[in-house]
Amino acid sequence: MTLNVIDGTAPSLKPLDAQVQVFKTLTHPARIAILNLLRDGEHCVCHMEAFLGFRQAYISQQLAVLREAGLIQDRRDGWNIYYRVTNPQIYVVLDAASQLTGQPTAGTAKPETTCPCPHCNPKE
Amino acid sequence: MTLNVIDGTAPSLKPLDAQVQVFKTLTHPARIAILNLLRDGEHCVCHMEAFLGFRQAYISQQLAVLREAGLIQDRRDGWNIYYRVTNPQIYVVLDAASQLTGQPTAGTAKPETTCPCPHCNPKE
DNA sequence: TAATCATATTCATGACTTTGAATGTGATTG
DNA sequence: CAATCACATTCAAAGTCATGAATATGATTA
Repeated sequence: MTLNVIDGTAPSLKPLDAQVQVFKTLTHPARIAILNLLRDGEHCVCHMEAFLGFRQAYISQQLAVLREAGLIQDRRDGWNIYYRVTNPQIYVVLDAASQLTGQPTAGTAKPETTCPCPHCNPKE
Repeated sequence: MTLNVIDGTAPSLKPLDAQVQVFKTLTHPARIAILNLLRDGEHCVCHMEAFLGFRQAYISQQLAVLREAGLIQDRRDGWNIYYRVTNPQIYVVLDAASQLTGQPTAGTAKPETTCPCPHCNPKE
């Protein structure tokens, strides 16, 4: 990759990379939907599977991206792994963008599907 | 592209595409730097060339991306074309992201380079 | 320890993005 | 209209991302 700057006078753009990293992670509807789902607290993967309608492996892949970006954290509880956002400030970013686009903050139109995890079905 | 959804119960992720579009546009340090440069009002392309240190064609390409995304608008005045942000709400998005990453809002470390445009050098 | 459950990782392919180089265009001046 | 200035567009090679399919892992139970 050759350089695209004229000379050494260009300001370093490196400080912007952290922001870029965040935006890159948000560049995907499924990942935004996952974050929206986590607005009301932690959820297990099976939850997201049920509510978002994606296959397990797919959800897991997107969760990995969010996790590696540091936006979410996981906690294992027996068979299930629960995810939560690391810093709610991420919602300020998301909400600012929906404002900008004039779109509703939605995106989490939950279907009636139910999650089979024991957390949702305590001792039936 | 094959489908990644299990069935028809998945919520439509289409409403999120507008947000995704914004984030995609911000997924680039040069474009963020340009937007930061426009915080204090409109600037011509030669300005950005001088202050950011990129070649004209490169700046122009990034401006095209920002323009097509609707984030900036242009105005021609004789030889020069001046750009300005369409909606200052974009800075809420940017600032929220810098907050999240703990980075300073900076990125616009202006060098002493000067812009040759008549706007900056009125009748010398 | 074997089976099972919930979730993660790897891999390969196709789609999209980036960016330098070359070239095109519209406004202005002579 | 020819030259020039400021800027835009096109193109192609290289890189990055998306995603289905297959497989692996770690916890739990029998």
